Amino acid sequence: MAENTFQKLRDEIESDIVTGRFAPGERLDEMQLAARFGVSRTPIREAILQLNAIGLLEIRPRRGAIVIDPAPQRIFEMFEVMAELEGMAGAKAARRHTDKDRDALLAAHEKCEQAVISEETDRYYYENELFHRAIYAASHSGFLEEQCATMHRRLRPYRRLQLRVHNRMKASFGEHARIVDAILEGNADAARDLLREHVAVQGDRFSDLIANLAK
Amino acid sequence: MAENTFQKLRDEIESDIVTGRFAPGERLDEMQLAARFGVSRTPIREAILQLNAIGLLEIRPRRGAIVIDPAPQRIFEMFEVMAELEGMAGAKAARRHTDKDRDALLAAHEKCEQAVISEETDRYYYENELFHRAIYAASHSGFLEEQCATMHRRLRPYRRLQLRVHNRMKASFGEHARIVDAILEGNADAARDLLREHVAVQGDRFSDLIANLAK
DNA sequence: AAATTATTTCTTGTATACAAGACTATTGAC
DNA sequence: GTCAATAGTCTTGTATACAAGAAATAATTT
Repeated sequence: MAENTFQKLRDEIESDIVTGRFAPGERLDEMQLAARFGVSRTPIREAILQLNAIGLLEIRPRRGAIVIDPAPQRIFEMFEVMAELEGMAGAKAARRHTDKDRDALLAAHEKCEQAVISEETDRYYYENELFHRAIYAASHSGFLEEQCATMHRRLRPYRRLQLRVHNRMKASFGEHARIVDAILEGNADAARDLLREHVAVQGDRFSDLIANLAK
Repeated sequence: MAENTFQKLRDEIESDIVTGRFAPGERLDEMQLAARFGVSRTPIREAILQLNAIGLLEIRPRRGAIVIDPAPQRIFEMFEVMAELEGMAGAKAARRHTDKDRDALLAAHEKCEQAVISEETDRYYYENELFHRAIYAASHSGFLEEQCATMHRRLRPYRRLQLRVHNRMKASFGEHARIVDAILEGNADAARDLLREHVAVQGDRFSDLIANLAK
């Protein structure tokens, strides 16, 4: 792939942030990171700068980079936008999906089911991500697909919190089933609405999220 | 504001790209830029890396950064997503706008009108941007506002192309008027639909855009 | 003893130096 | 004359060095 050092570092550090290894509000020490990865500060800085541009880090001049710690209000807003984009992807997928897309979607759906049956939350969390990706791909809009994937990554830590809630995994899977039906039937409006509801964090789900954030 | 060099450079280079001073496909020479701004290559690189993360530049390892040159298909997709986000902002603005928001929106609308009357396309182009920003602000969703502003910036060069089309300025202003009405009436659905249509590049407008791209 | 100021230390931000891959031009072979 | 291979140059990618601002600590004053 002929990747550069700073690109690898960027992905590495990003996943550390997104999986919570770097806590929100934590400061990233350039020298420490340089030592950890066995490189100089230069590529570390370049990686940090990129993550800043994406909105994962905040750079305070002369005071280092800290992991963004969004207020609950803002997390809610992010889910709102995500819901709209996912709805859009679902509607397009309903209209445009090919046979290949259908097979991929069904396969991803089935893997989610296995995780539900064996009650493996972590595995569901992972397969769920692939399920959503299958929808983005089926939308056949490269830009929309990218936007959705980026948002999905950024919201990953909070999505994980949601699955902690009792029975959320089963409820989520039930919603998936209806979404799959709508898409494969070619019912764009239904697919949009179902996905929007599936993703949005409203009512109880919002307070559940807030409660889990506190921990 | 105690800004850093690389932040100023980032904004400077970004505006050079967005206004077309750097053509799509053009390679950015680090040493040349360093000489132009009177700094070393380091902050230039850092600015370039950030613009890469935003999606304005593509970095080909060991071969430099080039200005992204999206295919018409992709530009279309970007407008589609933008239309959806703007519609969302409009719907929220209809529900949530304060008196202050109303005043700002009306003021921005009036400035657009003056540009139309005096037939100053460039000025309309500028005032139009402020008009849309007023809507984003009235949505009272900080994240949505940012997303919309970012997309707006990225699509700036193509928006400019559209205004070249005969009478587009007048048509655009007419649409603005109806959008303002819908928002101030609190009619969220109408605001969403009108804004979506206003932004989307469909039918003739798409072929007009393609035609102008060729030049 | 508390607070404020000065000094020291540590980290970031920028410049420069060096290494390595990509492009170019020249030379040689067919 | 054209194509290929090799040498040379140029540009990027990484490391190191240096400068400057912020945080921490020590010292002095009230």
